[in-house]
Amino acid sequence: MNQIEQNLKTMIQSTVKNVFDHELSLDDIVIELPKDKAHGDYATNVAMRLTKVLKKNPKEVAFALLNGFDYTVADVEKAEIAGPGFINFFILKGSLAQLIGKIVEAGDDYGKTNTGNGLKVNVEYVSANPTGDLHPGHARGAAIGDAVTRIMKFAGFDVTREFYVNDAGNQINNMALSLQARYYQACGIDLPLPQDGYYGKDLVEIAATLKSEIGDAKSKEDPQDNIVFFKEYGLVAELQKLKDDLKLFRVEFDVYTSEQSIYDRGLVEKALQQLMDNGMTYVHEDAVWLKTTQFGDDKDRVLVRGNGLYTYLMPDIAYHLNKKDRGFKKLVDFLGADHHGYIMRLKAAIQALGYPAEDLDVDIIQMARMIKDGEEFKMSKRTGKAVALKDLIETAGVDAIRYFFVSRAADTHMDLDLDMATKQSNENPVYYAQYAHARLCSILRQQEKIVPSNHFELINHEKEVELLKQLNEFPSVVADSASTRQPHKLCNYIQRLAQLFHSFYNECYVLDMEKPELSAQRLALVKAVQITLHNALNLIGVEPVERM
RNA sequence: GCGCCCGUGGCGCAACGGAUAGCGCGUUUGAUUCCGAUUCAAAAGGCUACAGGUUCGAUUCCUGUCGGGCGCGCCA
Repeated sequence: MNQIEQNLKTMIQSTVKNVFDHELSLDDIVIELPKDKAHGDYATNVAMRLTKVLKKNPKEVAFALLNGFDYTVADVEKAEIAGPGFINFFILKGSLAQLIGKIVEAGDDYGKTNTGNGLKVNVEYVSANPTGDLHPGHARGAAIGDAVTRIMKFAGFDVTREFYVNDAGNQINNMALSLQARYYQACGIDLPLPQDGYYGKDLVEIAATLKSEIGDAKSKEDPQDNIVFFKEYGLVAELQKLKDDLKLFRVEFDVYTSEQSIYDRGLVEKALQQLMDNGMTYVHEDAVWLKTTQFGDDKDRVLVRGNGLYTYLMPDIAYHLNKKDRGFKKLVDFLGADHHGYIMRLKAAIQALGYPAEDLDVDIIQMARMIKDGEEFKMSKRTGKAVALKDLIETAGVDAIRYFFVSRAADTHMDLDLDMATKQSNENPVYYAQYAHARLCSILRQQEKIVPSNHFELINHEKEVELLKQLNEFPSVVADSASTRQPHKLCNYIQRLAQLFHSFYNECYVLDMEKPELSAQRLALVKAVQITLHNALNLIGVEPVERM
């Protein structure tokens, strides 16, 4: 919420009180930006929304309000009634331009808000199994998770970025057996991979590295005797590879939590005990069940199997309890769409532990369908038929891939044409935005003879006003993007801002030596645009390049 | 069979319940003696899958139908 909108709301609120003796909270007053310039700079639908309570028709309400407005509390030049009962506001020329000075002064901080109010939030994303390379689905999750956490921090949330390492369970044993087989194979011994093994090239490479480190001594041992070694070596290698790939993608985490450590620290028993104390469990056919149906699940879930082993759910519950115990008020999980069936039981578990359902939000990241040679490219990490994140980065570059994923809503199903990946880099909108930034920087580099102005009364060209309005929206876009966890909204903003700038650039000459005063003021505007675009690109993890 | 997600120009995607549904790519036509043409200006292209409902007003909310994706283990 910026100052202009704030003032408008306050003015409307007091007018409604004076004219109709009706109390409205500021949140009930909606200020929107009309698409059509003829509809003014700002508009409100408050008159239409009041028809119900006041039992008057919208135009009548709007007319009464219009006569009651006190423009001294807002920067309004005039207001009009239009359409079915909208009130359109035209802002005083010049009041908007004051923004330039504020942005230049704020610099890297422009756009920061306190929307989050310091709320301690834990955001978990990616959390890929350490059994193979990251695929495009993980890349989408990584790009979105990373952008969301950056934006939330900027909007005043106290964010911790977390990665859950699934280093316990069957899939790790399969990885170990697969690595072992690859190692023996590298040493010339034909040890087959297990049925459910991992056939990806990553394990072939890790095996080769291992052989170069220790030679072929291990291959002379009975495979049954050294499987633990391969498990431990494989885990370290796979996890390091995940971290390296993610770092290459500019994605880093504050905390990596190991599933095995949840067991080792006794947190599983602690969580199970808490569930039992809350009366949320029962024993049936030798297994321990959690009453998830009490919270809307379609059937209860097993926590401890008949054979005494825990299901995957149990340590995950313990993990979530541990996050709460670490003081996080809000937990957010970004999950791949193939795990959506898991949401209900996780939310049930949180409640069974004694926390309100709202303490855990699970956001779904839809799968990205790969298209190759005009057909869907089915991928499987197990068979090794997959496109690795690293390959994607090599063909298209980090900025293009990140922007591609972040610019679309997480819940939309989308296609990524692998054949177009390179070509896509030319067409990718990220270059449009980066070019705008490079252009801005280029102008600023040539400024030596002109000092940017600190007053802006000459900034009133149509293109300039449009730019100013867009700049003015930045903090609320950040805030909205943060609280809804939808970074694509910021991409839309970036695209629009770049577009307005390019348009302005073509129509308004900035460095005009014959008009030094105008140039100085426009230069300040350019600086403000550059700052805003720079901050926005940083928030989605795309590099604001200065030259290209 | 049940559950979750999606259905918007040729393609990929936007749109706090708001005014004439936008943007990119592609297609067509223009623009550069000047700050970076990876740019700008303009045109063509739509029954927002379909049918009802809610209301001042629906792409958005509710119900149903059709189509697509995914999930329905004492696997993880």
